[in-house]
Amino acid sequence: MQRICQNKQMKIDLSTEEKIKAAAKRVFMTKGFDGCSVRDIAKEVGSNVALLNYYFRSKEKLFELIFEGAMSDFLQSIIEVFSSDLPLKEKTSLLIDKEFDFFMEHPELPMFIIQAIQQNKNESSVAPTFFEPIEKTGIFQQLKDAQAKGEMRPMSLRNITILLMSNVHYPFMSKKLTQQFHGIDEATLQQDLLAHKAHVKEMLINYLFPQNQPA
Amino acid sequence: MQRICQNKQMKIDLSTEEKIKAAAKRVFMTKGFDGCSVRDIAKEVGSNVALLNYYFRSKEKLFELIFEGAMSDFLQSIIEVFSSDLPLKEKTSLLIDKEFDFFMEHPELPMFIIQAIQQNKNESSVAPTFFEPIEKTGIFQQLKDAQAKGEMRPMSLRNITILLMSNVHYPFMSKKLTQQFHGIDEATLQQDLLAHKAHVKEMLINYLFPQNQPA
DNA sequence: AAATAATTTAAACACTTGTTTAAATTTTGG
DNA sequence: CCAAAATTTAAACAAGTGTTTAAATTATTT
Repeated sequence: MQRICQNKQMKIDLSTEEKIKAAAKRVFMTKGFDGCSVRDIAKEVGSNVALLNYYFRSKEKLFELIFEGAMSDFLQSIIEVFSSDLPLKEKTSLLIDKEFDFFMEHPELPMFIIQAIQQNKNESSVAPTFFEPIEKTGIFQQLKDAQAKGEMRPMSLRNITILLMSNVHYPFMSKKLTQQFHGIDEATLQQDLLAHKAHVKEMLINYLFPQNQPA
Repeated sequence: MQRICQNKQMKIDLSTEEKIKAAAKRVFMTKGFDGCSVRDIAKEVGSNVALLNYYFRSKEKLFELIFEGAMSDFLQSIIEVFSSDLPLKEKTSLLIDKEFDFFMEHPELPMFIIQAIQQNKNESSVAPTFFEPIEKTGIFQQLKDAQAKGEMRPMSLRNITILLMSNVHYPFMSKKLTQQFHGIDEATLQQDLLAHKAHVKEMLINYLFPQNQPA
């Protein structure tokens, strides 16, 4: 008599459910949805395949849960910066810093997110759940104001986003490629990423907030 | 009596082999190696599954062929620019232009390459076949010279590479994500990419080749 | 035109896939 | 402690996987 564990948890030991989620996250992150089987995940957990379906109904449902968690983590790291009480220039600088630090600890995340969205079977957009919390921080208004005051280069929100994400996300997505191309080890790459962060910060800040040439 | 088509082609009609390669390229590019079956490809070709193995021995071998072709195409677009007789600054500007134009027509390529390298089963490095032809253009020496003369910002080749690839590759890898996030159609995104190209060119050139502040 | 080789096909192979069933085990509540 | 519920398991399911076999078809050569 199997029952799916719904919202109403009647004194269920969550450790198993959480163990599966953790294992699934590890496997999905490294191998992708198509690149792994439910047995791979079960092996990672150290137990039976049927257990995954007992707790999460299907591989797809489990994946969606992991994906939403990942997106939430990512979103949270952004919100923290945007909610701070700083001028836009400092917020931007801080954002780059925090994002880099975050991805240093979760380097598979950018690739995972893009891949998941790429092969998004359903048509449900992630936009509302993602943009609404950011909107609430007032960052978009702050951006408009800064551009109106001439403090920030006039360019669309979309182009700003692409510029920022390119420089912050890509380096982590291309880790293996970079290592292979240049024949370097993980430690060396780590140093390169730190150097890259410094470059990106200077370059982007200078570009987005051009100084009206000092006398 | 099946024979694998080797180098020695005895008046074989190549159209079938090429048709399979073209179909496989389309399918692999959009769905990835794990995301498709050989029957998907066969369906795209419009013929039997066994034909793929007849011509290419295995799904993996076929994929490697497609991958190498893609890398070759990509490499070629770079070599062309580097081989030109221009100052480094102009070469860099031209490179960004050409790369953007190239990816405008092959937007799946950056993602395809990174994914393929990411889940590279074997340990064989792509570095030599990739770097050697670039080395031969003399671009690395030109770079050293420019840095020695103070024309170019002193930073490692690796960091320059990451910076360039981030800004040129990522926008195409994140097409679907950008569309979903901002709720825009293909045409709008295309315009954004053109705008992004202009931004990237100005930003990178200014950063990599800083002007000793004019009087 | 006949024989030989090359190409294409349908069918089967062994194996893996996600999921389900039903039985076994553990935990819980009275 | 014992029945009822929750959890975990082994086994099976049908469908899909990459690959191979052998027969059928087409093209080539003499």
